Order: sequence, then structure tokens, then C-alpha cells
Amino acid sequence: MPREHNELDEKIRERNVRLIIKAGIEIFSRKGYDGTRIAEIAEASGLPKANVYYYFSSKEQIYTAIIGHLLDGWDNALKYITADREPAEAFRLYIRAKLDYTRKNIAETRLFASEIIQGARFLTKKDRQHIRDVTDKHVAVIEGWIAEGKILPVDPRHLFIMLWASTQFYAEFEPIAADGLKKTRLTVGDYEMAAKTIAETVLRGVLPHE
Amino acid sequence: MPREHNELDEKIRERNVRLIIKAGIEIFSRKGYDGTRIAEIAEASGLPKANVYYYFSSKEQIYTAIIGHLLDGWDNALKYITADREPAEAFRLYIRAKLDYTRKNIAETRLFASEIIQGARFLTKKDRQHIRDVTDKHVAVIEGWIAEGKILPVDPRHLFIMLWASTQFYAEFEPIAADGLKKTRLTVGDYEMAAKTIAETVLRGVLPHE
DNA sequence: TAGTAAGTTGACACTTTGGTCAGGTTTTGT
DNA sequence: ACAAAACCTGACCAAAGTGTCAACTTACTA
Repeated sequence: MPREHNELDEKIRERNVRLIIKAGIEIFSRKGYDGTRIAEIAEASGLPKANVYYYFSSKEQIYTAIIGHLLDGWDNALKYITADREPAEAFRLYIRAKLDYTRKNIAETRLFASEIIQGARFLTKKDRQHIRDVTDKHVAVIEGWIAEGKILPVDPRHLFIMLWASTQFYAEFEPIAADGLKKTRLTVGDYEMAAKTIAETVLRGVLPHE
Repeated sequence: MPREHNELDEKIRERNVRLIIKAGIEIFSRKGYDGTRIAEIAEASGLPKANVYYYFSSKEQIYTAIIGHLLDGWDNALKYITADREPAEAFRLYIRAKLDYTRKNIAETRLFASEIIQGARFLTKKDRQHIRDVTDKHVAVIEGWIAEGKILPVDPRHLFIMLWASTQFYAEFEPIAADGLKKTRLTVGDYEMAAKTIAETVLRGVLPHE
């Protein structure tokens, strides 16, 4: 008789899938899609290769599962720009949240960067549409602020890209960022200083007021 | 008798090496080091694989040749921050030059990003030292401006990272940048708008003066 | 124009890779 | 205890990968 879906089944499956995904994130982020070998993922996850194939039917399936998992984790960090906050507060919260997310999810952040650099081959139309939708919503908020005179007129989409780029950089280019800061590794303090500098610069600029 | 080094030898060798490097930049930038197959480079350069091995003895040798070639091309875009310019002018020139360089050398820019994300395995100590030295020089200039009161106190290293990140983004993440701007491809105009927005934001910020 | 170096290449050797499979063991509901 | 489902895995395969080589052509020098 077919067995029912039950607790322990889920536990074994969940545990192994989690191990594979975790190892996959690490290795795909370092080697890219084409550069990653399933045997490496198997080794890193502590499972034999054939067992990896028991849970995932192909390399692509592991990869797309990770991409999906990654995009899910993002909406959280991006929710701070809402019309009911004051711009200064909203920007500060956004910058801090995004840096916090990238710091705690360095491999995922790199994996996403890797995927884009390699031509966004596995981002679905739906994924991209979702990213566009979120951007549009934030752009609308910024346009509202400009209309109310709460911030100076500025292209909201380029402004957004600027924030995105600045916050991603520390995770993606950690060795370069560390070199630039004359450190060997980045600490939480470095991320805090980054948040402060980005927020200050974007809010008031570097030129003294005349 | 051994033949002298002459014009035509150089021409054949130079031409083929150039074709291989060019194809290599394109493919390494898209697939990363591990993901790139020599046969692909051979095909893209129009040479048979064995001929590629006639000029380069290994995949690694092609890759490191490209990295070296790439770093050479950089110092140009980075020379605009000098103490004898006014900060506003210097930042504007730097941002414009860097964006211009990345727009015209998209594949190289991506290749560098790819190399860093993949752990900077082929950047030599010398390469990294050079990057550090250039950064230090610019940091010193910015610190000078702060001391003179020409710009507000700000962490010069994080400010630098911000500029670096913002200008790199359009080349590295072209599909995402295009999505964010509601375009299908980025045009020269988009790069100009980016330069304007980045410069304005960094110089005067987005908040109105009280 | 003969001789030598440079350039070219199809075919080959060897290794690694993604993916399969047959047959095993463990877990679980009844 | 038993059967059925879920799980596990060593061994295997075809395809694709890197790098080699001997034999060939082309280019140049004296």
C-alpha cells in the first residue's frame, strides 16, 4: 500500500535537499553554472553523486531551485521604501537592510551576480517581471517624493541602480572592497560604516552647502 | 640559420594572438574560468583548437594574459582625481570616464567581475598591490579636500567604493540595469543619464537644503 | 632556389563530466 | 512481521573536455 506523506519522510528529504542546495549555492556562486561539477556539489554536501541525482534530475534543476529560493529571500530587504515614510528615514532603512542581507547571504548575492554576468540564462520571464514590478513600485514612491518637494529632482531609476550597486558591491567584490579598505576581511563594522557613508552621501552629497 | 624577428612574423603572430585574446575575453567573461572550454575560444576566434595551443600552452596562460591586458587598460580612466582640480570637476570627470570605459569595454569589465566573484584566483599579488596603490593615491587626494574644507567629511574609501560600484554596474548587470530602466538595451544616452545622476547625487545629495 | 623557421591542423590519447541503473538497505503503516 | 514506499549507491556509459603530435604548408633569408 502506498505510504502516506508523513513527518519523517519530509525530514530526510528536507535535510538532504537542504544540504544539496547549501552546497550548490556555495559552489555555483564561485564557479558559475558551466564551471560547476555535480561531483563537487555531492562532495560538499556529503552525499554520493547518485544520491544527489535521486533528489534532483539534473544540474539545471538544482540551479533553478537555488535561483527561486534566492529571489524569495529578497523582497524582505526591499520593503522599506514606502510613501508613508520620510525619504531620509526610508533610504537609511533600505540601505541598512540591503547591506545586512548581502552580508548574511554573501554566497547567494554572488550567485545572483554570477547568473546575471553569465547572461541571465536561467532567470525566467516571471522572475524578471517580478524584479521590474518591485522596481516600478519604488520608483513611483520616489517620484511622489519629488512631486511633493521632499527630495530634489533626480532620475529615480538611476538613483535606484546606484543604491543597488553600492550595497551589492561589498559581498560580490569582497576581496577588492577589503583591499580598498586596507583590511584582510570585512567586519560588521565595515558594513556599518558603508551604510553610514552611502546614506550620508546620497542624502546630502559631499559638497558643502553654499 | 635562425631567422630574425621581422615585420611579417609579428603580423601573423600578433593577429592570431589578438583574435584568441578577443574571443577569450568574450567567452571567459560569460562563462568564467572553469566554465570556459578552449574549443569554444578556438571556434570564436576562427582558429582550429590545435592552433590556439600553438600560441598558448594552456587555458590558464590565455586567461592570465587577458587579466594583464585588462589591468593595463584601467589606469587611464582613473587619473581624473588629482589634487589640482576642484572636487566637483574631478568627480564629474572620473564618473564620466569610468562609465565611458565600461561602456566601451563591457566584456572586459564583466571578466574582471567574474574573476573577483570566483575568488580572485588569478590576480597576482602585484596586481592587487597596484590596485591598492591607485586607491591610496586617490584617497589621499580626497582627504586633502576634506582638510581644506572643499568637501564634507566622509569616509573616502567607502565613497570610492560607491563610485566604483555605481559605474561598474551598468556593464556587469546590463540586463538588470536595462530592466530597471524599462529598456531592452542600454544606449549611450542611458550612460550619459547615469553619469549625470551619479554625479549630482554624490555632489549635492537628494535632500533639499534647509 | 634551397634551406630553415614559423605556422597549421586532423587525428589521437587520456581524463573528466553529466547522467543512468540495477540492486541493495532502511523506514513506515498496518 | 510483512509489504510497500522511500532511500541509497557502486559501477557504468556516452559525450565532452584538455592537451599532444607528427606531418604538412607557408613565409622568409641568403
